[in-house]
Amino acid sequence: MKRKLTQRGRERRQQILDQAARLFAERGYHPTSVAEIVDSLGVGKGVFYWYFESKEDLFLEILAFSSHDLRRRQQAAIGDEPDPLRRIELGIRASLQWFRQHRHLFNLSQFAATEGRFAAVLHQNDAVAIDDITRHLKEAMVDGRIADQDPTMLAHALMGATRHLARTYLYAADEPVEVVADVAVGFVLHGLTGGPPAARLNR
Amino acid sequence: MKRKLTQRGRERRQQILDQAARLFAERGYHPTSVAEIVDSLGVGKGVFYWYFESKEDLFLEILAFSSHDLRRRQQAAIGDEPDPLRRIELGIRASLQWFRQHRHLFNLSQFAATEGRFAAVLHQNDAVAIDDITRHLKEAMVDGRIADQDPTMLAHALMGATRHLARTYLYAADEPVEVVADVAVGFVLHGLTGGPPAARLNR
Amino acid sequence: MKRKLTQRGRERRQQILDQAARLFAERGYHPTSVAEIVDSLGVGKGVFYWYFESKEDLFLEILAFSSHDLRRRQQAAIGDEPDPLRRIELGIRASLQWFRQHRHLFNLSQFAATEGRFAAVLHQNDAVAIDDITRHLKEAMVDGRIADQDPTMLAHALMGATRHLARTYLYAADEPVEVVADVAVGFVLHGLTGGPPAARLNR
Amino acid sequence: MKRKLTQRGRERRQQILDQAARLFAERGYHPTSVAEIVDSLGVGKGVFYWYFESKEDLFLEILAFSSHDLRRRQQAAIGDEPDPLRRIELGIRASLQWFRQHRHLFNLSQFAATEGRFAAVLHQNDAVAIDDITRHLKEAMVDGRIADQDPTMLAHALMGATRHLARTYLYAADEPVEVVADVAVGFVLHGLTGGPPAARLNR
DNA sequence: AATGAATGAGGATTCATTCAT
DNA sequence: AATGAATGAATCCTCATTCAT
Repeated sequence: MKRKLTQRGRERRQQILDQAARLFAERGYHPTSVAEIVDSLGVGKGVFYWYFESKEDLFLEILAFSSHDLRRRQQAAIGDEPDPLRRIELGIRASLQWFRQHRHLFNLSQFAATEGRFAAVLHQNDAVAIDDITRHLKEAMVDGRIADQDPTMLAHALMGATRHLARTYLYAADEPVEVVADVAVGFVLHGLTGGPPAARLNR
Repeated sequence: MKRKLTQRGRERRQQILDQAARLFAERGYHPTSVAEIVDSLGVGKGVFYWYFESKEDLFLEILAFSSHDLRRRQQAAIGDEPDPLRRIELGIRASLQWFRQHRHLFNLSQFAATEGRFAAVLHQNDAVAIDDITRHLKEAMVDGRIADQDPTMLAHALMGATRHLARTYLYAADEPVEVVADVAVGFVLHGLTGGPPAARLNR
Repeated sequence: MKRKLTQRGRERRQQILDQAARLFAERGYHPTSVAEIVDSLGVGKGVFYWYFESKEDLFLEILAFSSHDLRRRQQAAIGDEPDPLRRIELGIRASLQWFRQHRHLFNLSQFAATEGRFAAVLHQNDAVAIDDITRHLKEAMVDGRIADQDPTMLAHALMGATRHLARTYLYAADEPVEVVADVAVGFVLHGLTGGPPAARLNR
Repeated sequence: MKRKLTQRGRERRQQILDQAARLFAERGYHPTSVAEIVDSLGVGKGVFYWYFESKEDLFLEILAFSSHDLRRRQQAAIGDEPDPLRRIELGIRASLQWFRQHRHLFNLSQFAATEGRFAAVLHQNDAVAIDDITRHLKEAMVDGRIADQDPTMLAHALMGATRHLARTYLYAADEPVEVVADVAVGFVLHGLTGGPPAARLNR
């Protein structure tokens, strides 16, 4: 494949990508047919196969794009903040903002995890994020800010809490991002029994 | 539907249920055909439809069964423990044990969340679990054991962290349950920065 | 097949016959499954095949029964009436009464005409009726009561008019039998332009 | 559905329509599978569903087409004939000619009457024809040409006689149209006992 | 006589993909 | 680049019939 695309071609391609992401998210990957995608764009079926190898290929690309985009957002938010725990907080807040804006992508990665051929890519993507977090955690451990434990496991716990909150309150419900972010950060840093919540609210 | 089943019938039914759960988990719901299910059991296609209305119906039943079974396990573990935080800990540990034994069911609920017709049931099931946890949290708040916050949000955070750890370490990897449970409980109760990990380890 | 049936056996058999006729009439032959027939009777599937060779066999029997029953009714009504035209009138009136009582059987013969394997039987049955009518007509021609024409064609015309009226007014609508019978007899004897309708009404 | 079809597309569509009508008529609607239709045309299965929503949809379309086509033929034959009885005669003769040419469609409407989902359309179609006839009859009554009676019932009687003759002599047998038409017209206008047949024959 | 269970061919329909234009 | 048309394997499901008990 790998076509050289004109400007117009690139736009069309993106158009398909977006529309497909929306439909996959709404109805699921399998229940969404290529026909529906192209019909909803008012174009012929050939267009799809001009820009993409296959339905699977398209899905993979959506997956790749979203994980890159999320990471870009996180890194922009973190900048060169020196405090590792603060970096984690910034990362969480940035993630939640991104999740809010791309709430429909939730379903996609959720689904991707359930089928072998997609799960692989997904885990690779996640590994990058976990790696980032793990680095911050190690630094914080060295600084004595958090107790010595398996930092990767902590990273997973953190990510699980954040994502589930996002999924529940930004996707299913419609809570303001800040409220969710405060809870997430508070919980991640101090757990259920940790420090005074008041301390957590001064953003 | 609603057939009167003989002993043999009930066994066959369960057999299909189990096999289907396994296959759905392994390959995904859509990629697993009814034909594959019955073939792998060495029975005719009609057998499937003798016991189940449809593929969808079967899946729904698997979903229902697993959420009930998990809850039963949690409640058995909690017993009449008076301390609400301890109840939460016991719940987490019990869940992780159940997850270990039924690791293949992970994918099923993961998938279920991505398609409207299944998501509904799933959320209903989850609501029950969240409710249980929320009750414990409220009690702990009344006791002043944890700071005043939206207990439902906390419940979600807790559940997210636990499930993600389970998914990662009990399903993808093969960590001993106790290790994962210790991290989970520690993280949930104290967050990243909370009390000394030593305190957490005395099960 | 040809089983020797006990009294109870004969009743069961008739029960199936009746129920099947009703269901076939209501929903059509093909859309009615053997399962539906036995389920609606609350018996197992084996019962059906105990009494009938096959679904097709059952249908054929219903067909045969109804044509015999109708003929019996016609002959009873005609008795030994000497006037051939009067015999025709009596036959029409008797038929309409029978049709009213067995309106559901309309669909069955209607359907039977459309599939080769059933059409044969149907035509044989019809041939008997046409034969009866033809005999009356010939006699009337000999008497000079009706003009010389192909009596069999007339018989078909007569039968067509009568059946269609029956179908329309006794099955779809719910007209009193006598009203329909008067119109039918009048039309058959005199056509559109024939003698004064008053003359037709003295039953 | 509602596709924009190219010339080629329209031809293919008609081809399927024709072939299906033939097969349905020959073997019956249910016993004819979509596979048989497409195989007999030497095309893939998908073609069918490119042009028709479903087998049912196709059948409905055949039904609609034939009733329209028959009516067109009747109206063309009647033209602006002022005499209402003559109009009826012309209508009968035109119908019989159409029936001869489309004898295979007999079975289709016959069958359609026996299943709820099709019966509705059929009755609607018939209602139009009955309406036409009823109008002529009313006019003839006003003119005193036929006795006062329910004109709609007469219309049904007339239609029943004509159709049954057609079915019997143009489909099952192979009588010349004119012969059947003469009998039909004679019977309809004068019944069994009506005016001299000689009068009827001078077309 | 009767039941629940099982069979498996067959049927309608879908859909990713390819092709001719 | 793009379209309508076509393919045909695959899918879910139905159902007449048979079987073991």
